[in-house]
Amino acid sequence: MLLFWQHGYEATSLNVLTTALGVTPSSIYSVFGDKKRLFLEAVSKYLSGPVTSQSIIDEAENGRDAAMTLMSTAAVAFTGSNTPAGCLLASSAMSCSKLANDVKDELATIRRGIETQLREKVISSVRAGKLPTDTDAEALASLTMAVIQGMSTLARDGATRDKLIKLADTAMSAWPDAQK
Amino acid sequence: MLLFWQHGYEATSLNVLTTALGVTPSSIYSVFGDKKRLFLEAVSKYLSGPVTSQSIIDEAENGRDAAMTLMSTAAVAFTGSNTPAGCLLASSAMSCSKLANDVKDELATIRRGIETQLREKVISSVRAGKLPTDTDAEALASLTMAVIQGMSTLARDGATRDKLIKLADTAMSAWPDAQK
DNA sequence: ATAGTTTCCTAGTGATTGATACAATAATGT
DNA sequence: ACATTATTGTATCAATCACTAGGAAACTAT
Repeated sequence: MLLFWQHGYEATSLNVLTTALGVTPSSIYSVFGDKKRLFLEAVSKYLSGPVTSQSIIDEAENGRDAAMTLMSTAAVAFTGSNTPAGCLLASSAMSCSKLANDVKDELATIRRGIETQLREKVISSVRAGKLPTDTDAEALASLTMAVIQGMSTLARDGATRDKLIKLADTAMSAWPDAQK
Repeated sequence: MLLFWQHGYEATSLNVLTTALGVTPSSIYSVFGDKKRLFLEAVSKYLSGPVTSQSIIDEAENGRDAAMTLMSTAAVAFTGSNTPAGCLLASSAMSCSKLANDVKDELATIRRGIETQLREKVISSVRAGKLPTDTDAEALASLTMAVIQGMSTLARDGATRDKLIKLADTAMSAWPDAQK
């Protein structure tokens, strides 16, 4: 997972993987079938921590808080000292050859799914009177996703955790105040 | 340039390039030396349009307007019907093997340079009294860059031009009003 | 027109890619 | 203890990678 995180899906060769894992190709292929499924397993591992975007959105008081927690969590996760900079989802298959197009699409689906969850959270918050009725759920959800994806690039370019946190705070000023 | 834009630096093989250009490898190597310099030439081409981030920032009335024009220009450029979705700078070398690390770093330097230009523009606007004195130039410049980079990902994931424009408009509400 | 230079294609370089066949080894069930 | 299953290592596959040597062709200069 760390190797894919750092170098991306296609640029992480089986030679690198086998030497890092201390196993031979046959072991990998007997267990995972092919490189593609190994990568998708790594993505699952990446997404299955104790705190997921799903859990953040579900447990947030409203859509605004969800966006805030998503961004500040990302700021920390993208600048960990024991992990590569940035986001695996955002960096490991941004561009690829035709052979890996389905892998790229799979990650895109995951990203769109998170955005949809956040947008729905905002919409339900508006319905519940926790956010103003003129709140643009679509625009705010996509802005939040764009900021998070962009934070990954900035982290890869060397941005510090503090810088990303301030960035996230500033992005929050695009949101209306929560009510109730 | 279009091939690198779509598939990225490493995933665009010489075979693809030669077929598309209708030339043989020797022609490319006699003119450009190696694949790396061909790519960097494509990046130069990409950055050398009539409208550049540099010109946008220079000609803007203040840092706020610069950010607004940068984002709306990006929204249009990332969703062109005759070009791949997203941004070449943001997608062509996000992750790569060790062999291409210098190429990745070169793009990172370009990105950081744009952010620096915008930040300096904001600072000078504050000094000139065109923006409030408590304007956080660093945070707003990095937010703008993050939004633009994120817009590239969203565009690659299928976001429409209209969606990106609304996203950019929403991001602008993080800025203070311009003065004078 | 002819010599000289540049440009380009043909053909192929060694290295590396993801993936496998086969046999040896380890784990498991009875 | 023994038979079966699962896992792994050795060695290698064809395909593709970026790249290049050498000659043919085209252009230029005198």
